[in-house]
Amino acid sequence: MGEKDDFDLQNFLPYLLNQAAEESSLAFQQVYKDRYGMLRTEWRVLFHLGIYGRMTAKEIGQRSKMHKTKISRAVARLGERRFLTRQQDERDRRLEYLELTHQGRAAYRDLLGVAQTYDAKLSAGLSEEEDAVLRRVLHKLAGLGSDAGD
Amino acid sequence: MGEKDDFDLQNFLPYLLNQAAEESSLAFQQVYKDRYGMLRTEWRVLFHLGIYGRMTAKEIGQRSKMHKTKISRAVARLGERRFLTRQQDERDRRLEYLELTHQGRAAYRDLLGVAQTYDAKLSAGLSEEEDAVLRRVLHKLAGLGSDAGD
DNA sequence: TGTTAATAGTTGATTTTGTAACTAACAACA
DNA sequence: TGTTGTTAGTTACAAAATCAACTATTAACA
Repeated sequence: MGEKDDFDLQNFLPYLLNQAAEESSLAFQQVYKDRYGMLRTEWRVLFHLGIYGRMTAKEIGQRSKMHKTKISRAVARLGERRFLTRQQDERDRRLEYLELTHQGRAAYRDLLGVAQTYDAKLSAGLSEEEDAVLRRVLHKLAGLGSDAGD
Repeated sequence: MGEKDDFDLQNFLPYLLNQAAEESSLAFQQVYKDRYGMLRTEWRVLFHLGIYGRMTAKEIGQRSKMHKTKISRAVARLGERRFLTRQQDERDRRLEYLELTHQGRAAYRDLLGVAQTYDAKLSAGLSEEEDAVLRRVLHKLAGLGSDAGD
């Protein structure tokens, strides 16, 4: 017994997580793409700066786990479009501090509202317990320890 | 600091789901990539044929929600590498039945074992209740009805 | 100092994906 | 039949991700 033939692809966690992630990203993706022509990487950088304030590309990398080339290109595009400014550190000129412009903050606030509404909408289909368990377990699976990583 | 500033990016469901999906896919991805040089799309097609048996590209698309161009390319590569055979339907020559070769079934069985072990390992960190809630909620978020779809 | 190693970030080459247009085959029906 | 529409699957081209190599700068230390 325990034949392998009862394996259900849609219950394989990496697959299932991917399906849920893709499906749940669709509608939000549409908004930042349509309103600001942003990519996923750019939206993420925008939010990092919006939430945590001025920081370097390296710090964004540590928090987001995005590869540095992705971040570099996202920052370049956001800079071209005047969503952020770049300022070299005087002491260590390898470092560049990134900061949202007025326009960047406006986009951030707009998308923040959308994100909050959207998250609430996703949660709405779940019981409070389901919601709590889901987030807790996802944190675990994402390898986000309880330590903030600061 | 203000009202909306308590938004936590790592608690935004689409973001959190993506992080969890990526993190939990890493180790498995490494296996099918290293052992068989497969991409995610190819692994998925392989499993669909392994689990559900001979079927057309269209049916794979319906079950997996992958775009038909992805499937087309994955099938082409798996065919070149002799993991599957393609056979035209006599009655409707637009249709092509896909079927795993001996080699394809061997790869499938190998990866199936890896997947089962790996899924168990991911589950191991969770309580039974957490595991049950997680899968149920992910199904909901992924838009997979409760019916098996057969 | 001079040399080597490490770090922040960028760039280029290649691979993979996404979008749209395309081919070939079948269906529907005047 | 012929015309129009639909479907299964492929291909072409553009957009994006990946990986490795690269520049510029700082650190370590003999």
